[in-house]
Amino acid sequence: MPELPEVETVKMGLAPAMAGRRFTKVVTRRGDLRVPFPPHFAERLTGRKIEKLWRRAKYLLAELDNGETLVIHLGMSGRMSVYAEGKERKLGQYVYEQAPANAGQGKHDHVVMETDAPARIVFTDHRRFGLMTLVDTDKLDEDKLFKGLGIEPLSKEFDAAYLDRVLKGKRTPIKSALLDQRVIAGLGNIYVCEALFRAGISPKRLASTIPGKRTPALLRDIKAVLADAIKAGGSSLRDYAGADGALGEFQHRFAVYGREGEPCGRKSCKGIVRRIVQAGRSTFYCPKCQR
DNA sequence: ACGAGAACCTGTTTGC
DNA sequence: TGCAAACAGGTTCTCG
Repeated sequence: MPELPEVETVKMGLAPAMAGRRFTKVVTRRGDLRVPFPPHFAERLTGRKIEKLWRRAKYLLAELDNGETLVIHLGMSGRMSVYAEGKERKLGQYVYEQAPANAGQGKHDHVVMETDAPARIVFTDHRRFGLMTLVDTDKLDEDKLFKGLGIEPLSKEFDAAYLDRVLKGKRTPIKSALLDQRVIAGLGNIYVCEALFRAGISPKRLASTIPGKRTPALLRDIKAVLADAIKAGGSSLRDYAGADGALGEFQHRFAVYGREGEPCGRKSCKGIVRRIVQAGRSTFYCPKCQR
C-alpha cells in the first residue's frame, strides 16, 4: 500500500502522539503478520519513551529509551489510526477524534498502543503483509530488514552519478530497476510510473540505456514527484488515510497511474494511457510520449 | 549472480 | 443476481 510519501505522511500524523511520549499500555491482538511479534513485545514497549520517530525507505522507526527501536512496515494494506483519549483534542497541527469505545477491537486491528499524549494508536492490516518488531538500535543497519536497502531518494547523496552507476549494468526494464529497494529505497508502483511519465521515459526501456543524457531528467522527476506527493499528504486509494484520518490528495494528480484508456495529459500529446504487466505488477504509461 | 514469477492474505471490483 | 476471476500501494523465496 503505502510508498515513501504515504509513510512520511503517517509519520507526521503520528509524531504528536508518539515523539517524546511514553507508552503507557500496549495490547497485541494477533501475531501472525509477515514477521511474528518478538517475545514479550507488549511488555518491552510499555513504559518506554520514544526518543525519535523517523522513516527509512517504507519503514517507520520509533527509537526507544532502552536501546531498542520499534520497526513498523505497513505492507500493502496497513494503517495507523490515532485517537485522543477522553475528548477530541488538538495535538500539534492535527485534530484527533475521541477514541470510539470499539477502537482497536476490529477484526484486523493487530496492535493497540496508548501513550501519555494521551493518545490511542491502532495498527490495522487486513492482508497482514505488514510487520511490527523490535531491533537493537545500534544494530539496525545490520538487520536483515535494512542491510540490503538502497539510497534514500530525497537525500542529496542520490545524484546523477549514483543513478548512472546503479543503472549501468542492469539488464532489466527501467520500471523494475526503480522498484528494486536495493537500488532506491522507498519508490513503489505508483511513483515509479509517475516519475517515468514525467521524465518521458518508456517503462519498457532497459535500465542500462538510461545512463548519460537521460539521467538528469529522471533524477529530477523522481525527487519532484515524491516531494509533490508529500506536500499533498500522499495518495489515498481504497482505505489509506493519514494517521489523523485525513485523506491525502495526490491521487487526483496522477498523470498515468490507474488511468488506462484515458488520454495522455501532456499538452499536444494525443496518446492514450496503456496498462501492461511487468514483473507481475501493473505499469501505466503513455506509449506516445514515453520513449 | 541475476531476473522473472509465485507466494503470502483478505477485501473489493469486474465480467460472464 | 450470483459466482468466479482479476486486481490491489510490498517483500521475499524459488527456480531457471
